[in-house]
Amino acid sequence: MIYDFNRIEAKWQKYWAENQTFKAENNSSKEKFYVLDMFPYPSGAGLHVGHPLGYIASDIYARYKRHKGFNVLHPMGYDSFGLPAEQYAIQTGQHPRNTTEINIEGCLDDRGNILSKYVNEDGSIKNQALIEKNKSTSINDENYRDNIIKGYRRQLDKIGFSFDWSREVRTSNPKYYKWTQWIFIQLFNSWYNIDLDKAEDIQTLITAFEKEGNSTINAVCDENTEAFSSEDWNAYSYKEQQEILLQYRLTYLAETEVNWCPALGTVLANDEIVNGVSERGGHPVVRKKMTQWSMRITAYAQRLLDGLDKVDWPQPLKDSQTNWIGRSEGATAEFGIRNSEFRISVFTTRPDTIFGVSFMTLAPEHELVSRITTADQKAEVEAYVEATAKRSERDRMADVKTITGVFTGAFAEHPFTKEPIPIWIGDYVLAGYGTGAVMSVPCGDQRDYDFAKHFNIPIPNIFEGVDISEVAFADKATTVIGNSDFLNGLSYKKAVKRAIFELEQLGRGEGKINYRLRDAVFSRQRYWGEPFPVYYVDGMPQMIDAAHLPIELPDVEKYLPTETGEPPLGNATTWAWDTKNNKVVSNDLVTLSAVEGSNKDNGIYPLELNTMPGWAGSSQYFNRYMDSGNTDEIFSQEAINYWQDVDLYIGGNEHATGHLLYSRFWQKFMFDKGLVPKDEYAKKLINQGMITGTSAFVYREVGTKIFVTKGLVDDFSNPEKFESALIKIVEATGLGKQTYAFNPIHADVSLVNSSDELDIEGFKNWQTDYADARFILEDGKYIVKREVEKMSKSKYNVVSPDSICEEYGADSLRLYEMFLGPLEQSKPWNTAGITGTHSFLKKLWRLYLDENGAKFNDAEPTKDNLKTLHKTIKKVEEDIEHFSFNTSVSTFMICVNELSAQKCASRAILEPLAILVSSYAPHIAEELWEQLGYKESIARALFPKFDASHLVESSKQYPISFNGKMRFTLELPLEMSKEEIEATVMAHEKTQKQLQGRTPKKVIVVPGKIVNIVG
RNA sequence: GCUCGAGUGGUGGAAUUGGUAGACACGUUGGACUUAAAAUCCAAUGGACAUUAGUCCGUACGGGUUCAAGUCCCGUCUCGAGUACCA
Repeated sequence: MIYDFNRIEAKWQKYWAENQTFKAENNSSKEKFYVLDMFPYPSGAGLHVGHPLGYIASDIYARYKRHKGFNVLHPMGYDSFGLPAEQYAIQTGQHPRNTTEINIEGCLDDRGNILSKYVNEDGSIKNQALIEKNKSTSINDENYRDNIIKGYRRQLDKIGFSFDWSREVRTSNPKYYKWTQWIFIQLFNSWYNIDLDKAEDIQTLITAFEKEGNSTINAVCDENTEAFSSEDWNAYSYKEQQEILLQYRLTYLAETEVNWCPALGTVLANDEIVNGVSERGGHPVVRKKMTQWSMRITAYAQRLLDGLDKVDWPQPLKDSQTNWIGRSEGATAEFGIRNSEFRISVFTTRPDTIFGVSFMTLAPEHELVSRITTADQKAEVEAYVEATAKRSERDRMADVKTITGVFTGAFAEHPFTKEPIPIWIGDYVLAGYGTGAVMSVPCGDQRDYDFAKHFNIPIPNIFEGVDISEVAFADKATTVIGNSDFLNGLSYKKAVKRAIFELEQLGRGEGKINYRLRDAVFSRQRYWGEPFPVYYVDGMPQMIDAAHLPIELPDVEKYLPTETGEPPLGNATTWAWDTKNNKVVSNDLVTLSAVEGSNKDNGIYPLELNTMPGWAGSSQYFNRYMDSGNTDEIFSQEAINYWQDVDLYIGGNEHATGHLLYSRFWQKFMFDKGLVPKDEYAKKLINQGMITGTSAFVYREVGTKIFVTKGLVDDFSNPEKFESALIKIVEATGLGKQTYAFNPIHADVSLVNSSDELDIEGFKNWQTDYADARFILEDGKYIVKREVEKMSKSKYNVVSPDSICEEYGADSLRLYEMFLGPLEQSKPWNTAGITGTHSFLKKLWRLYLDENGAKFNDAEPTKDNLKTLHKTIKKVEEDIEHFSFNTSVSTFMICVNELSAQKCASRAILEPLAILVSSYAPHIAEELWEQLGYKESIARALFPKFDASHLVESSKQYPISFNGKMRFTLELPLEMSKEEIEATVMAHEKTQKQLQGRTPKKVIVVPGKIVNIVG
């Protein structure tokens, strides 16, 4: 029997699907283990070999845990809302629902033939089925399958993952987003109680307001919330009460400064902006005030920080979350303004330097700017504010060195000295951080120092024995305060304490912890996202009762904003909520009477036009998997209490401050609500590294179609070899030039073999432009230049897992992806190396079977057989536990090499070996298992037990080194004592030869390890 | 600028608490089989000199600790990732 991997893999993939081999049970006496992958966004381009890396690792781990007797939950789904499907919809009018479905399910049937619904009558393939939409292909074309969307599911299935597909979720499926909407409602109906440090039902807040107003309530709320008494509260209208409650709810509607991306027509969260432009598309972003839904994630800032200590996540990831949350300790201080009742509140981490203040700076957007500016400064200030508002985020970031600012004409008053302090505005002060205002202490802060120098503002020195004539002094450790009244002579720490104490005495400030983290904007002006379960009565948002969820995304004519600038849902004609019949009805039924208290009120109100952001659906999917079919609850308490949390989460590090922060926030909220038993949902997280491509370049002589092999180009640029290279080139081209210029051009990597040799005929056929190309060779070959780059279509270095599975099999692919290197590390893909793991599998196969069938027998295993097996068991087990998958693959190779050399055919060895291999190469393992006579899948066979007794050695090859350099080895019995070893080694002729008559100063003997002779 | 991470053969990478550097694989070279190719198998493969056993140099660079350093300590360089006026 030969190793027919295509047949074997198809057979077992079918078997697993039909037998639901990997279905996890929610009721089990076994111990649970939850292995989770970050679910993919299904794009039409499909998978390249870099994508499944993490999935293969997690799959190996999941399979291993099954062998170890665990009940393993290993689900998969799709993060299927998102921009690309919507952009495609805008261009073509295709409903994103349809394109998303195609991207997941593909356009091929089980036999690999295109489904008839995607073929036109003339045999041409419908555009929506094609990967490249501008291409046209017909089913008569030989390679038409290469151009059509295969579908994520089909591609994943080919790799042989042990997912429990019965639990699949798609974030764009109403049955799923019902629960996203449901959580949104729970957040809306909650507030954050600081005293209890947890979220509570909004009703408890209302009760408190009714009894005592808000002055005794310690809650997280908007900055500008005003105090009121119980009498005030009870006298407020319903609408006024609702407006106040919005200032406390964990998700709330408020006018906020947002990042507006005109090109995408939507707002973006901070983590969706990279280097001042949108993460998707790279479009400019500007600041703009808009009424938006926000999530009060800031309430959880401290707990999000503290929680990081409890989880086993990579340090760089924890660091970036810590930086993103940006905790800093300091104080607020209030400065009065002369001739005005206004006060400016500032946040500072250096209250000890308060006597060094020589000016104040407000952000240009600060609300007091327009109120305090004097008449003669008005024009200048307004011009500056306007100019800053126009600058995009990117421009502002681009020149941080230019110092700009304007004097407002107003003066503040120092809380202690009562001295006047000029108030400036400057764009180095950010509106969004702290209070948007700073007390500028030029002697202690470099930015304030630079600003003061630039505008000739005095720089008083409040540090003892420090020269500030050139730069500000910011070293806290050596700070001694001077010229500062009651702070004189104090160190940084003591001065901070004292300054805060004095501020509190004056009622002008207090100690404060500030976070960089902002509340998260939760509205997007897009179509392809979760609709909000919200309608508006008299402009106030109302939640739809959870019983009527999901509120399904309405169909629209076009996916662009409306003419009046409303989000795409503004195009929907059936998008109003009938509160009497609890259903979505035509917009026409919304009457002007839809105002509270009107007797013409028909109970039909407009629905929210924004949709939720991309991270909404991914913030709770890991819990939903536990009970994804549940239609009554987000998950049953039985399910969540059994599965608890994720034991291993594998995914890319690009989600560090997005998904991984938001999902922790929702988890903590659900924990507060008693819905989940753990306030951190993933115990261990691993970021898999990126797989890069190995691009191939050909050198084209500029302006010609002559391609010169790498060696000759290298010689040409080498002064020593230049002459001979030039002669060769002149001869070959017949051009007779003195100077040649070569342009490296990407060639498709599939045209290059393992020795970097170009398939010239293939290259000519690849693009019509090259059909008449000429090649100048070395040793009869055209050698390409190789370079590691990111995998991308435009670089022609993309390798798809399908073609690898086709040619070498999924098991070879799985092994090779692991063999490339450590999981967390980024590494280049080079298809050439896959022959290594592929021939390993063939060798493994030949250990069990040959052309006559079974080779295995019931012979007693030899000592060597057992030793090989057990050292493999030990190493593989340790490697998997440490996520060191690359070294296990080597271990398997060594094992098979040894057993082949030992001509081992013993069942007692080959059976456990099949189980060891099965997590990595499940298809071949299943087939061998069946050949061995088993009727059940190998998936739940118990992992072989390691027996150390087989590894006990009686002797050791001791390395004998002289002054630390190993010179020879000597086999000695392990029971030999230190003294005996020393005596034997010293007596050895090779030792004497090394010493050449010298007497060693010292002989180090570490029994079982090494002998080192010094001197 | 700041914060992390990483530098080992031609290539991907091994090296468990400091103890035989380069496992395993790719590639390369030579050989067997074949009309030939593929596949398979065997041998060599860090560098230099000697080529028969031998010697020296080698884990980015410069120091240090130690009987012994890829591994620990100090300094320098290079590359990668994240972040960026955060008061």
